[in-house]
Amino acid sequence: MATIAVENYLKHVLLLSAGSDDLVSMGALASAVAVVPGTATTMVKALADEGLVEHQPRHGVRLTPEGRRLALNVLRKHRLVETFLVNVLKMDWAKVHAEAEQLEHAISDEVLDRLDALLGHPQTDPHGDPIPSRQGKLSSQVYATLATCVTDRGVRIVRITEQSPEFLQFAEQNGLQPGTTVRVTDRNVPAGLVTLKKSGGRALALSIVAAGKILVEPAR
Amino acid sequence: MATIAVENYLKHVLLLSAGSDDLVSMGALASAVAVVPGTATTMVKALADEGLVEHQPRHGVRLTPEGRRLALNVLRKHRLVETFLVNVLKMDWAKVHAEAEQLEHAISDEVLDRLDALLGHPQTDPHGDPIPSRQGKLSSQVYATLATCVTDRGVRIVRITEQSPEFLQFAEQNGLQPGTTVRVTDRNVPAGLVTLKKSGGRALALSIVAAGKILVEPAR
DNA sequence: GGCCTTATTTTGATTAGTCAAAATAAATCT
DNA sequence: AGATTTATTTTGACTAATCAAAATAAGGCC
Repeated sequence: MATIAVENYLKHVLLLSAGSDDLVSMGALASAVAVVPGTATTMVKALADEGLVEHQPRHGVRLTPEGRRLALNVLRKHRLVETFLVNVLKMDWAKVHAEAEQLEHAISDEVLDRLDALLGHPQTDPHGDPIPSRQGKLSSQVYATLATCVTDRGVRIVRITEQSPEFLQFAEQNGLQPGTTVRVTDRNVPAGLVTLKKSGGRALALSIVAAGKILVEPAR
Repeated sequence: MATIAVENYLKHVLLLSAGSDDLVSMGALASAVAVVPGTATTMVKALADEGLVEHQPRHGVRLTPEGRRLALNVLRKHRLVETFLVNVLKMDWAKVHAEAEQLEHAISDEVLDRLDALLGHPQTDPHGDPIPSRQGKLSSQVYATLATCVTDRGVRIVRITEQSPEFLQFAEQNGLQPGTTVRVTDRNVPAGLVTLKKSGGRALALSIVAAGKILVEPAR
């Protein structure tokens, strides 16, 4: 099993490569994991021996498919834990990153799956950063949903992902169509309830599951 | 901050001393933390230098007040995490110990407090093992409550801790008096609801908060 | 093209935690 | 009491991860 240090290096290579498969510079990696450059070199060589990264000496480092798989799993843990801390434990957003940094290395895949289900399989964390899927897919353009977006801020409905007529009708009857701007006033995950207000004024409650089907973006 | 290894040694000294302040033998400690005896000796000497344990060479080891404080905090984390995993994530009881073993070292005091509140400040984990209080008190004789006991097993009501007439009347009207045997059929922590059945047959739902005030013991 | 700056790699040490196996002390058993 | 068994400690060595500082390579600049 990968150690905590290994998981951290892999995660940061993934984050620094930002979708592309460019090489990540050693300097950038070293400062991301907060070690001196020499330490990063040593570790990267070890990771290369394990087949987790490809190291081009003097130029940089890139994940192998296996390394990417591990890195995505860590990132998934990080973002789901953050979502849990904010949505269920109501923690201050500013604090959760540091917490998740620890927990991401201690949580098993089984706990992860159950947490994912409890949260209603969110696609993004409350920041709007995409959560990698269990299968290791990471969308670069994903939207937050009413179940995951920031609260007390205007957000614009972009799309309704559930296509069943019943659901669309329900959405329409409550004025939840793409383009509408709403504001989530309360989110009670244990109770499975999201409360929101339309700019027009009316308050409306809907289930987390339903809220998760409504994609939103920040309303400028 | 104490490392994971340090936390583990302290926790096991606490568990092995079983309430008394007898010395814990090195052999017992070594096998509890799964290291060879020599390793335990080395570590214990280091802990003694830190003032966390008192080491009587060739005889054994005992926690100092400071070591005990740390050990109780780890144990509190362990048992609250187990309770969370079973009661909220519905995990198999058999698996949660190993999970908690990891998580107990990754969880912060703040997350711990919020978890504690979410679970309704349980006094015991689902095993009936007492959860140390935030202040580091560990009762040796504690009962589980309807909010924490095993499910689908007969348990006998021992005591109602809430003394307000309203609550006692409510309990009586529903046949929940000391001596009665009931069985918890479902516990939905997110919804804050406990469902139980009396041996006599009727199903009854009550809140987690109320359930937490009713002490039970295994019905033989 | 040679020089200078900057990034990267090497080298040598350090710390925490561990094991294997030898040495030592304590306890037990005739 | 003396011998033997058992528990504990010591010693020497190893691994993972790190830092400080010297050595090296690349890239840009006049």
